[in-house]
Amino acid sequence: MEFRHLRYFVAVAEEQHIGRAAQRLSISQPPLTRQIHQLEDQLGVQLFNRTPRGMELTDAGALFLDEARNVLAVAERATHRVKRAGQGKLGRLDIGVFGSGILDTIPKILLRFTRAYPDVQVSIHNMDKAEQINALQQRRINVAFNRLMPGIEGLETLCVKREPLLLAVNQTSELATEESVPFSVLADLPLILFPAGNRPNFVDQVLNCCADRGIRPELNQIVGELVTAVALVASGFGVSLVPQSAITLSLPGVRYIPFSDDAEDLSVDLSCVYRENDSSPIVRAFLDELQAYLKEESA
Amino acid sequence: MEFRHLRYFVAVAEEQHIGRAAQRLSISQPPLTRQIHQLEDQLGVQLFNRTPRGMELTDAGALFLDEARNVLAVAERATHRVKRAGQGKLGRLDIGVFGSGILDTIPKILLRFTRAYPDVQVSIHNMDKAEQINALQQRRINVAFNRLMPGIEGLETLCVKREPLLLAVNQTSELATEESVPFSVLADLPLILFPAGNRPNFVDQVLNCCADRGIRPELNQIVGELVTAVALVASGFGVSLVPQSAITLSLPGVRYIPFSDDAEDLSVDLSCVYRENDSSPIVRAFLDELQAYLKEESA
DNA sequence: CAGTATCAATACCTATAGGGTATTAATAAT
DNA sequence: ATTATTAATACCCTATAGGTATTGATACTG
Repeated sequence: MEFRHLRYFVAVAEEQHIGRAAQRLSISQPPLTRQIHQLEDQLGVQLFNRTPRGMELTDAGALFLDEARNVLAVAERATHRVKRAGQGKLGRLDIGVFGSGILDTIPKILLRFTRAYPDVQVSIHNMDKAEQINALQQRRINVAFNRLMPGIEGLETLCVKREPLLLAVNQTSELATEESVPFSVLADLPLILFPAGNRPNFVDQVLNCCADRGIRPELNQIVGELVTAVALVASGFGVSLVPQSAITLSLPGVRYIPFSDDAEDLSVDLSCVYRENDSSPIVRAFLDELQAYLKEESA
Repeated sequence: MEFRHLRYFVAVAEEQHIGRAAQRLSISQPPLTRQIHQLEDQLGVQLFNRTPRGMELTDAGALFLDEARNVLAVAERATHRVKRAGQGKLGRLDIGVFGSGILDTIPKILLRFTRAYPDVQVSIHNMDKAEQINALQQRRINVAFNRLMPGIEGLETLCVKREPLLLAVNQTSELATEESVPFSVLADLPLILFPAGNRPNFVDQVLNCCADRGIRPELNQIVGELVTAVALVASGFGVSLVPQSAITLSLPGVRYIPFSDDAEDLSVDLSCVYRENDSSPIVRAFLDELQAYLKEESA
């Protein structure tokens, strides 16, 4: 049995007339007669009573009409869904994120994507950089966002944002009223950095910036992530360096001060990482939306 | 798209290998390759990633695998159900009944049928003889049971039972202790008959029996149906004539006495009526069961 | 690194069967 | 009795599913 038989059967059942059904199906009457007979033979069931005025469903035929319509509807649904899936409009997208990226840029991108592709189920997974790379390679996630992504074989990296570093100080600090400060102030301040875990990371970037300028900062402690560092600043344990987007994180007693230095290395990137040659329509759609977002941002 | 494409797709998806899938489908590899391409082209979606080790489902393909399996299962169900319907094993049977027939024989027949065909939904409709005939002709019911069915064009009648008439008397009657009585006793007794409604019916049969024997009974009243008549007998209003199967209706104070006459006309039939040339598998199955029941009964 | 094995894809052929035209058989309406 | 209308049949043609042989591409192997 093929779909053809079902389509033909439904047409004949609805028209109660082979000639009209054939017309509707844009074929001639004899082959339709033959196909209906074929269907009846294959099922071993008489679906129609032939009357001199046309075709009349038997009880079994009436039951099969329901079933046939159902099969066709289910098939229709299947093709519709797979087509949408092929356009990236249906399915799921697993995204690995970590730390401060989620403060500003990622929500904007995700909002844009979920609006454009409402039927794609987006799942956010918190994991550190090493886990992200692993999960990407093992295909557990489709894309990841992180800072300072190294170039990795098989993975593509797209810089999503580059933002200046700010100095986070307690409002009781004598620096708190400054509009901007030189980077060199770090020489005299207890410094709180992040994240903990695999090096090199943001900690090393900051230390390199210091070393490049001949500054030996007083590294007070390294904490798990940005939020913890800012919380410690709020508690008066020292100062920290944070990406600009951290200003959305307004803890009481914390002020964010830009550096007066105009140096490229006093900034940090946020990158989107994905498998190169990933042909998944959803990933492609996501990257397209991402590009469009970047274009709008830069405008 | 045809079922073939779905079957082939599922095979390839499961084997992840066109060669093996082709083997499983008992066709050769090239046509299978072509059919899969055809499917992808028609859907406009890439279902597989071709690797040098075989075929690997894309995300859209994985979604379509679920859908395709579903379509095939629904189709399977459809063919299974229509086959069973064609054997009379699935569907519904509407039966018109009236009055005393339901007391004994009909329940036995129905019990037998519903056991043999558990998935046929049997629906009992209470209606009088005229309605039964109408409903049969209009195909609202498939079969009907009634007594004294006239021969009607387009309807077939099968006698299911022939049972003697009994005299129903109140236990206070002087006849109540008799083993049997002659029909002529009716001449001296107030008679309650049934049913009301279209004549001729059972009332006329009884009156004819009387007339044939020169008896002029005292016709007390005609009530709607057998149960009412017996209830009036129980209440002392008179006697009634009932088919033997009425003895299952044991109202307090009522005794059923056979007639000593050995006359054919002192009995009443119960017939099953159905449309002649009704090719419905369910009706055929029902009539087959009915015949089998009659054979067993007569044995 | 060359050679081989293992895939899917391609080219080409064959045969099945779906679809077309013409006609027939059967039945109802006139 | 005649005509109209229906599904069924006979026969043909062609579109296409399926087969054989081969190629192209990629990973494994000595």
